[in-house]
Amino acid sequence: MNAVASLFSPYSPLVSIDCVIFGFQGHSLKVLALKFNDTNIFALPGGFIKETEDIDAAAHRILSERTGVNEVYLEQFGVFGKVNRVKVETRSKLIEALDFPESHKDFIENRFVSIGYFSLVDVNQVVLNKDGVSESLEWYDIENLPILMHDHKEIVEAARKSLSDDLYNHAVGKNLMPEQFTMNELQNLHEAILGAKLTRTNFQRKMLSLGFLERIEKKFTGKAHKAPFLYSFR
Amino acid sequence: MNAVASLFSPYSPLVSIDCVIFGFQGHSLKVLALKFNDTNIFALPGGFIKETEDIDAAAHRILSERTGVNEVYLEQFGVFGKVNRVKVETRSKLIEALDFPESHKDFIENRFVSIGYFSLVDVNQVVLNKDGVSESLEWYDIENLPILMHDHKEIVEAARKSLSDDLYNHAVGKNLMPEQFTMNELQNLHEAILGAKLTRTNFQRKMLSLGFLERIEKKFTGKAHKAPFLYSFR
DNA sequence: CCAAAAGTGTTTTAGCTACACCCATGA
DNA sequence: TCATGGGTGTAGCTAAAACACTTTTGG
Repeated sequence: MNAVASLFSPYSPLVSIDCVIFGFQGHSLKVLALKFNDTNIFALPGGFIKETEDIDAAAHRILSERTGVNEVYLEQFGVFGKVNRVKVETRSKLIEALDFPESHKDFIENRFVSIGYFSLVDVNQVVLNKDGVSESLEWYDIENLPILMHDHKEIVEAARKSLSDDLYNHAVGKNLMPEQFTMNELQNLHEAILGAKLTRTNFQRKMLSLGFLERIEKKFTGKAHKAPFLYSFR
Repeated sequence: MNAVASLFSPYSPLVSIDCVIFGFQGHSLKVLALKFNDTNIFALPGGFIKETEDIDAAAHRILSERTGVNEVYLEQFGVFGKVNRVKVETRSKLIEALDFPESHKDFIENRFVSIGYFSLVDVNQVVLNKDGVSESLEWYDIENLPILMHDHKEIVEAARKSLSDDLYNHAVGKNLMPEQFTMNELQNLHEAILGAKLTRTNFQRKMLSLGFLERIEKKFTGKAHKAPFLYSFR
């Protein structure tokens, strides 16, 4: 065995991509999850990389196929590569339920390393589009997700940590809020991401001081209190 | 073509690992780079993942093989997966110069996605150990690296950004400094990482206020000035 | 007029910056 | 005693937190 051969045996795990797609509704941070046909198996939307595709492009494609949105915020936040991250029983069930063609079984039975991307989308802009293998694709409250296969729960947690670790660097609101919104709604979003309460008055000042909000007009809610301003991002 | 087959063609890039190994000497942040046998090609120490190895374990092994150190700080900071990140001419030169066995050519000619890890080591603890394919393995000043192959320069920059983005979260000093050191030396390290000057007096207060430094004794330098304290990490 | 939520002002605290000052050391 | 670098004190600024106060709205 020469010097090169001693360095490695020709082996490599294969690569997949999993997307944690964040949305926001009411008071809750939402995550998109799908359920595979004829199973009770829930998973993050994911996919594979094409031969002529950068990994970022692959993530954008996967996201776009599922949500119809393009040009959204997408960030790679980690790689998940434990040997046993894929539960073989789950994989077997899937292969059976989804009627995998023989030609693809070899592929899917490999060890996979998965690249995690998270994305921020406006739920109102999204047209959910489940593919042929999933019987549902839905928004779930991040505090109340179904049991996800493999290490997908861990992937969601890592995505959330990455997002909240620098909330103010990501243009979180710009990507998750509708065109116009009240300060209260924006605060609800931040609280949902952080999983903690913020003080109203200081939050307001903080946001305004950052200078990327524009005050639009008053929003009369029909409620017995002062009408809040509507804001949009500059 | 059934629903499954329409989702993907059985293709995946392969996976490699590249390590940005940081050290510190004098006033400079150092990075380990190797030069391949009979070439002028410089690269980051890297390697591949074994079948029964978690990716973190693979990174630890690669690091340990090159530096002899175990149990060091190691952090995954990103994945590099552009289609054209590997320069084919460079790869051809390497295959030729290193006398690749036929059996391994197929493997190495694949597209690779590389997982970036950075590591912080005490240069005094390191015993450099070049492998059979590299004729040198040396510390280089990060401001004065040789030209690195492929996208390795970009990988180094990403590692440095990741490190400096939260300097205070990583126990940077603990991993890069020797057992005992002066405040001035610690400041030099921080300045080298940030690439910027810090004010002496405020740096001192900041470090002491963090509470993880312990004052050991005076260090008499033989110079015509007050002897500085020696510190160590608790 | 009242309750509820929105918006603003004020006080205090903490951390950082800048800079003055003193101290220890060897030549 | 001087130059040099080390160590500490302090005033000023800014950002954040806590909380009081005013405003607007519909009932």
